[in-house]
Amino acid sequence: MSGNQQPIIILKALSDNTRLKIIQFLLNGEKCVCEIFPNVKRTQSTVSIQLNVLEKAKIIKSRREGKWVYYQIVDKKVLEIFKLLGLNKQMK
Amino acid sequence: MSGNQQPIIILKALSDNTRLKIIQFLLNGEKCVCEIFPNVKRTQSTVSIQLNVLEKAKIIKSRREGKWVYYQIVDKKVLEIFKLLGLNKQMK
DNA sequence: AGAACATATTGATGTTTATCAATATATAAA
DNA sequence: TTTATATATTGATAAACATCAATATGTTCT
Repeated sequence: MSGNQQPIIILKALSDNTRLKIIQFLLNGEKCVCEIFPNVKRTQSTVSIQLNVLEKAKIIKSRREGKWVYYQIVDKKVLEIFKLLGLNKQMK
Repeated sequence: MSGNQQPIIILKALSDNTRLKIIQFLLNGEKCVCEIFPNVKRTQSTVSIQLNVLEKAKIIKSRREGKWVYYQIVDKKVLEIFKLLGLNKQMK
């Protein structure tokens, strides 16, 4: 039938500043939502939604640990894209 | 002041199917608008607008020759991104 | 069970965007 | 100069999207 739709899903996921900031923060390693949303300066609900967009694109994955949910980058290709575009400067 | 805005402009330009198809067609080399718009199955005005988006992102550049305007890819990083995502299969 | 905290979901809102038809501009040919 | 062709721009429209506040769900601790 139709071709592979994953590339466009990944590229759409990378086309928003909030999501790029989330990924940049996750370059430091696994983080929970409560660490991410103050860092990217958005509300908790907004960040939760955008984390879901990134997860659907299989760029990140989540892991629950007690009350917390930790997210980490799993797509190596996205790391390469970040290097290519000079987005791989880690943000505290 | 603010950081480099070029990466997000490039990524936004890559987040639309019509523009991806245009780039894929341009993998074959320089093409004029009259060749591009039937290939991507959009109206001439739509393609003209999306070519402008790609040009503003400095992914492609244009060259007029008589009645025709030819576009070609100039951003090597975008070619790398296409390879990474498996989008570099050329479309006739 | 109830309180406290972390995360997800819902509903509303304003903005951006992709598209087309119609029109304008530009170039070349007759 | 008129006609034909190629491309760009404009105006309208519908759909997608980012955001927030409020609420729901899930987990831990007492």
